[in-house]
Amino acid sequence: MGRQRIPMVKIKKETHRQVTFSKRRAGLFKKASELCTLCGAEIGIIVYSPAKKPFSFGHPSVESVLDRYLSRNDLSLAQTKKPQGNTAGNCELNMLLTQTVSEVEEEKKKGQAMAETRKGNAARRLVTSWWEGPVDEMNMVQLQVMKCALEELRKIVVSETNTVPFKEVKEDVFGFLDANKVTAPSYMNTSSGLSNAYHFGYGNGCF
Amino acid sequence: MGRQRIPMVKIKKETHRQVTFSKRRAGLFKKASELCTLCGAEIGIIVYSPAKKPFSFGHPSVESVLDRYLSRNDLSLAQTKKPQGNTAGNCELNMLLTQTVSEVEEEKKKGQAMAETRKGNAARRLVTSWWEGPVDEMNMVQLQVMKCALEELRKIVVSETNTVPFKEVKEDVFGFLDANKVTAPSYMNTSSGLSNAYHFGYGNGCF
DNA sequence: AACTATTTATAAGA
DNA sequence: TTCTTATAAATAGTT
Repeated sequence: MGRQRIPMVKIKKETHRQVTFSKRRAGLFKKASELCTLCGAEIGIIVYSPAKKPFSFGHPSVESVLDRYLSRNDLSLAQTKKPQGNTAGNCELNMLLTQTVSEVEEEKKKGQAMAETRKGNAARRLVTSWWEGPVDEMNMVQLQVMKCALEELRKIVVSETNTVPFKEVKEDVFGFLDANKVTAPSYMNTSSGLSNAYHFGYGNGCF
Repeated sequence: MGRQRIPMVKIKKETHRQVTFSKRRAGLFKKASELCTLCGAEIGIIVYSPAKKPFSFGHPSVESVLDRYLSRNDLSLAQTKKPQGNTAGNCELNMLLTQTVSEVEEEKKKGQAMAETRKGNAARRLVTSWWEGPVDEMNMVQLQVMKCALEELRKIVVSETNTVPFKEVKEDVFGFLDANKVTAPSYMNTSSGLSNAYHFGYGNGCF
């Protein structure tokens, strides 16, 4: 947004990327603070810059939000497993996949046409009846399979809709090695510090 | 922003506040995803609505970001909390879904570009390689799961290409996970659910 | 949920 | 880096 629209792909120029990161991080935190104020929401945000430097925003505090979140997710899940040998479903899956791809393709050609409603209904009906079925029996392995399916389909979609494949995510293995404290106040702080997390508190005496 | 400027104080009208929360939460997550894409940043966001309903956004995943953050700031806490079971898979699925939807959306904006032929080939190639792969190892249940995934995604695609919005898609996709897990549907989901965290992932290191 | 009038956020440039 | 400015986005108020 600004003088010109920029494509939503990773900015290649290092300096440019850094500038954009700073600006947008500030904007993100500002948006978060407004959401807190206007709606009384509680928000925790953790951001790692492309240079692996940590920044955080929290209201009432990062810790409080994280604690609540973690205590909720720490609950273990149901784990069932029912392996069954069978390869007969291939045909069906293949058809489904083909249909999906075809629909995407077709939709693209058609652009936005009428009969939208009817198609939507059809799709919904199909999924619904199916969905209310064996979902409860899924286990971890099955979910992985689902994940694979989604990924594959996504690839297809991506291939279909993008000339540019994907930018991958860099993994930071050493980023957390030294620092050990959350620090930093001021809402719009934007610089300094090397091994500390830049924290942007909002409300609740965080300032 | 909009028809009129609003004072930065908590919105009193309950309904109005809820609407604003939904809109701005969506905007916040979008901003976050753009920051991830443009700058290769890693972001984790947790939001509790005024009604105490949890929503989250993560890239590559909320867990990875939180882990890194916690390991730096609170070793004891980090060691204590470790989501297990299919939580991870679920998260990834959400991200996958989110990204896919986002890309479809983006593509719609971009209109119909050239390189159709090349894209078509790419898609075919992917499908083939995938199909000839691990299918033999899949069992009945897994195939069903995959089918589910494909159908869901298809539904999403249909919804995207139709005037019919996302609403219909949301709940079902990950509804199979029980209440004590992080779940979450479509990128712009805005409602329902009581004890689940609505997760809005963006990308992941899977591609 | 969809639609505009405006307010904001920001990409470039200084 | 900070400030300025032309534009692209977000979104408040409506329907």
